[in-house]
Amino acid sequence: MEKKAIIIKAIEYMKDHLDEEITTEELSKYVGYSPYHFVRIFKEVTGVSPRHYLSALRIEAGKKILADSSSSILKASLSVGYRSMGTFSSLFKQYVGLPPKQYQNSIQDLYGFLNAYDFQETDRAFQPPLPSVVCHLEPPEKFNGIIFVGLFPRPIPDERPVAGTALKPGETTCAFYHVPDGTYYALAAAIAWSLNPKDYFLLNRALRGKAERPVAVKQGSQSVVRIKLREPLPYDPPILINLPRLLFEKVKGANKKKNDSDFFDKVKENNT
DNA sequence: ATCACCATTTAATTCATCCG
DNA sequence: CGGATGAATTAAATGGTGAT
Repeated sequence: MEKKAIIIKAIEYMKDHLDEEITTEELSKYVGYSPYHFVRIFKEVTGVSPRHYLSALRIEAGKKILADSSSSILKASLSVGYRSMGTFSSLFKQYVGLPPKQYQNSIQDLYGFLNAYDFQETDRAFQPPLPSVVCHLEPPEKFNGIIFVGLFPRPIPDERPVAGTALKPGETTCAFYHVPDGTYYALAAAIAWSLNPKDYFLLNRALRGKAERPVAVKQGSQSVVRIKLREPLPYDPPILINLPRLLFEKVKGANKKKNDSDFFDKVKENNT
């Protein structure tokens, strides 16, 4: 428990000095350990390295700026602590799933899509062929909202999942069918039903869920995982992935016969 | 068990460059 | 011009090892 307090202290420092240059050596000195040991216990508690966590915080801050202002990418990059736009841009793409400008441009459209999304039709209709992974969600008693679930390569959702979906309020089970071989972490984020568009993109208040153990997928294997949702903890890394977009892409895939037109091409046209 | 140090591997950062 | 990417530098994570 003491260990966690140390890490939280370091994370607080990061948050307070986001726009400055922060080295991990500096951080380790701040909490009184050697860099070597500091990095170890940091990863033990948060699941990622300090640098990775710091980048996540910066990208999160950048997302916020881009979501509620029409700031240029350069200005956003500088104000979250990077000295060049390139770093921000490439990390943003890696973490969120699309480059910063595209993200900024697509927020309104994705929000519209999400509101129009018909949960009834999409997931329930067909009989499943050989499921690869089945997830049982356990939200808190009186939770009412939308739950995103995905299979991620890392223990935190900082890059695109190999599979993902969303559950309408009330549903607690989902399945993924064509999952490529590999070992994944089943992670979930739950957002209380809201009318504010930004709540779907800035997820610092979202409930979190993680399956106890990673799930190994091999040819034709079947697994069942249980994910319990809980309030965010102070050392939880931020959730950066663009969840509504993943849902959109899933739907696009399901309707590929008729709807060939690409959503993001439309977005592009609307903004040029 | 907890921590520090070294050598090596791996990831982040910059700057230059390309694209639209 | 603003924004996105790639190659070369530089910082940091990791595994092994040994001290307290």
